[in-house]
Amino acid sequence: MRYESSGKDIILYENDLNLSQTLDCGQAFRWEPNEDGSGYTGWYLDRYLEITGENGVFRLKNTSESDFLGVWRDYFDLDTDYSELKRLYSCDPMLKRACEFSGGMRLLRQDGWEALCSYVFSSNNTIHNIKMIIKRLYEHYGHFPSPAELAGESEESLSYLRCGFRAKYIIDAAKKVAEGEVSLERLRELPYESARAELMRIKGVGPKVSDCVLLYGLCRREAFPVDVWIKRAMSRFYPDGLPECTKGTEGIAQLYLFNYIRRSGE
DNA sequence: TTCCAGGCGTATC
DNA sequence: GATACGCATGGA
Repeated sequence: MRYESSGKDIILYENDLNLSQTLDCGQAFRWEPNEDGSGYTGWYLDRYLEITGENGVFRLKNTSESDFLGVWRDYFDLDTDYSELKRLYSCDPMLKRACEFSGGMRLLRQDGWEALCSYVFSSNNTIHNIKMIIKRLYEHYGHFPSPAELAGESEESLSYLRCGFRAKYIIDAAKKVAEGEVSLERLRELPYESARAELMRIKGVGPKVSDCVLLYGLCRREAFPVDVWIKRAMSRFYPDGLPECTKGTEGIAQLYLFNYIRRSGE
């Protein structure tokens, strides 16, 4: 990882990063493209960021070195060598094509609670609508609400979210996390199957949502969310399962595959 | 108007 | 354990 300070900004040099591929691929829901197309603005927890750039050079505006090293370095997973991962994946022809198609994707290290909320809202929903619900949620509070704040809500008091049948699910999630019945931090350490079972005790959290929370919110790269797109791709390209070169990072392979089959038209 | 969206809970077999 | 169906809301 190479960077330098430039006035109030941080300049980041990173060849394996494309902003739209990473921030606008359906793994995060709080980023919007700038009007001039130069980059994105968005939030991680209570941190606001404007980031611009392309072709290996990026500018994080109004960012101190300590925020960069303490927050964004981790969020953008800058200590992982994606070139090495893509080299590994290139042993498989389909994955090789997917990596060449969107080689600037990275797995964001998001917050567990925010990921849980986001993916509870994702069930039978569109990415656009998920973003609108999340936006109404944090604008209502002025920040992203904690589990305790949401645990005090009712289906009626959440009607402004217009999230439909998912309101009762989000309240159940908030209660179980706030009361410690589900400890998100503990899920980072538990065996994968146990962590998954723990999450599925929450109403509205099934196999797909729990895998998304584990992967996008809790850095469990072995989690492999299977949605309708991935299901089609698996039966078509991998009837006998994923190739050996993805072992331990199945979730990152899923990012490349998901984007490729959605966007490439293959 | 009708159909579907990064699923899940429930009923039924 | 498999399969069918309903579900709130918004956009195409």
